[in-house]
Amino acid sequence: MVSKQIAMTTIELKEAGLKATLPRLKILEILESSTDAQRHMSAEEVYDLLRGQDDKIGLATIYRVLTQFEAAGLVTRHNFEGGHAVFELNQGEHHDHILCVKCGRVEEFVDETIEQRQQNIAKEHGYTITDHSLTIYGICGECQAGKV
Amino acid sequence: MVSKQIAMTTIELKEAGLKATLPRLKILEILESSTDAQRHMSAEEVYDLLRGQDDKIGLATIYRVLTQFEAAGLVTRHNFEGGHAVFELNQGEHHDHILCVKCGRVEEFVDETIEQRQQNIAKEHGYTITDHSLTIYGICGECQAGKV
DNA sequence: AGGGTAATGAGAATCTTTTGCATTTGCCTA
DNA sequence: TAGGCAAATGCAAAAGATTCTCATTACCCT
Ligand SMILES: [Mn+2]
Ligand SMILES: [Mn+2]
Ligand SMILES: [Zn+2]
Ligand SMILES: [Zn+2]
Repeated sequence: MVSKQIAMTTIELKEAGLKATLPRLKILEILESSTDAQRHMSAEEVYDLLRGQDDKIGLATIYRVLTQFEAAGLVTRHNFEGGHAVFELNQGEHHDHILCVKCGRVEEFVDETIEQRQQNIAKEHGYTITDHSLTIYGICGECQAGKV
Repeated sequence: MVSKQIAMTTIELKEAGLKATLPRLKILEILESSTDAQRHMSAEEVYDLLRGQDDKIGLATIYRVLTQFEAAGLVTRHNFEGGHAVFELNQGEHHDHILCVKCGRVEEFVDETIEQRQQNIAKEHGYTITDHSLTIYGICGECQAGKV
């Protein structure tokens, strides 16, 4: 089933207009196999996950590929607080984030009311929206409980 | 009236629990005298504005002071796209931003509906909100007109 | 005015991301 | 299926933003 996985990702890359190279396939697999808890990964984290494998991929390539994936619409880049960007595979619908400033947990949500209001606000100001970013920072229930 | 200005900012600093040093006074003045078009400034921009004056202030100090101002609640730091943080003096109420990806223009808005929804979302997820950041990116009316 | 302490300046260091260039690889064609 | 070429990669150097170190200076209090 690994070969099938690779076959599938190969097709995804071709469809995105990208040559199906080994580094790109591996990075895409990492993103696709990530669990909910780590859907949002920095370039360095992707690099570390791939480092163990036989042929490791250079960090520069990780950055290059992730940027290409973003341009191709395969992934989204987020500039949360903390200096480094994080990436996530685009699957399902657009969503925004709420994250815990204590433990770093990231949760996703969709709110039609907010989406709608944003459209109105842009229109009121004469803007054509190209993108938007909404992140709520707070302390999650678990971190509130464990009073460390 | 310059002396009065300085006197006022001195009080502000004292109230914020910060020693009234010359660098801090000058940086605060820069922020207070900024026009709408440049309310949101990077550390480097503040540095450049102060560079001209007789006794210029080191960039490291600008960063230190802006961070202290942030901690004291005097300014807010924004991580818009583009690699570097921008700061703005806290005056009036909380607001969010809509900015033009072509010309860099930044406009502010307040939307009670969105603020309210954010509170609800945080509650639904069991979070205590500490902060939030909403930025709409788009193309302003002027940039849409001038088809460059 | 004098002294103790916190703040500053300058440059080095750090951290993240990008770039240059020689080498390798995927892909298309004969 | 082999050959060749443009695109992609790895590595190291560079760049850009921010922080840190440490010697020197400036506030503030008495
Ligand atoms: Mn997400
Ligand atoms: Mn603002
Ligand atoms: Zn938490
Ligand atoms: Zn514009």
